[in-house]
Amino acid sequence: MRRSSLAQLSRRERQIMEIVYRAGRASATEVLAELPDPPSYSAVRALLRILENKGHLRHELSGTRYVYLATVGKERARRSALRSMVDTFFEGSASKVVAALLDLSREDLSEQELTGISRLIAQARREGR
Amino acid sequence: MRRSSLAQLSRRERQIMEIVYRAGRASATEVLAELPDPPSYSAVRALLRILENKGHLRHELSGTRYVYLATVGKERARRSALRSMVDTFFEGSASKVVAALLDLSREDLSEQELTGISRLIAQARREGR
DNA sequence: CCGCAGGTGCTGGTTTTTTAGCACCTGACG
DNA sequence: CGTCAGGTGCTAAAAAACCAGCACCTGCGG
Repeated sequence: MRRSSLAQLSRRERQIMEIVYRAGRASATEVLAELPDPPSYSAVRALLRILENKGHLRHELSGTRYVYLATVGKERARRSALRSMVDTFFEGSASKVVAALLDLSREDLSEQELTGISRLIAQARREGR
Repeated sequence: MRRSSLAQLSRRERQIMEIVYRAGRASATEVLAELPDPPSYSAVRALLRILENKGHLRHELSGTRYVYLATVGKERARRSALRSMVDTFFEGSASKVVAALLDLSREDLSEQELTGISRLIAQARREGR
């Protein structure tokens, strides 16, 4: 198995992967812009190449420059990140996560979004029993 | 501000911090046991000392040995981890997180837990409007 | 008292990460 | 065509991370 979660990347590598996930796709320049304590442009390109070699990223040609994307689908990266997080910070409890989530973004949650969530729960319930 | 999320730790340092968060408190031996590709015992102790110097951990004396704890409360670490995760993987959408959460642990969710979640939502709703 | 078991701090060397710089390539444009 | 702007690969070397080993300390059992 491709034993390759974010877990074993170096600090910079991980930072870059997160940026790419967040952005969906990103050029070296864009990555550089997002990077904390940004190194040189060419350092960034080197890292991107390394990540590509390791199989975490791939690139496409956009005009003349490279644009990088994650090889592992967002879907999958999500699951894995979420699982690990629930585990380390929430004792594996889904409801604790939800509580924190609600607390975190109380103001930003639209009625609509809440409704959406409720629906999800209801559905899970039906399926569960 | 103590600009010191997990984000800028080295690979090992981060691994260790996660273990400590998960466990609540841990001795060097315990950390070693959990560490993937475990290094030597004394390497682990060195890392723990470094993390303590950097202010991420502190230790207490338990009998004769050190037991390490995170300096930043779990509560706070949670928020910060969650926020960053929602951001990078879920486009900031709480309901997407919930969806993934339900999907992730469909079988493990007790009726009770689901009820708990529903209640949280209902409450958020009341407060929101 | 002695020796062992299980701790701790520290130090120096190796390995990995991180970085900058150089050489080249390609397209646009005056 | 010449050249400039903005890309790219590669590499060597600085910096940081990582690690093992040594010296010491303390409690305990024989």
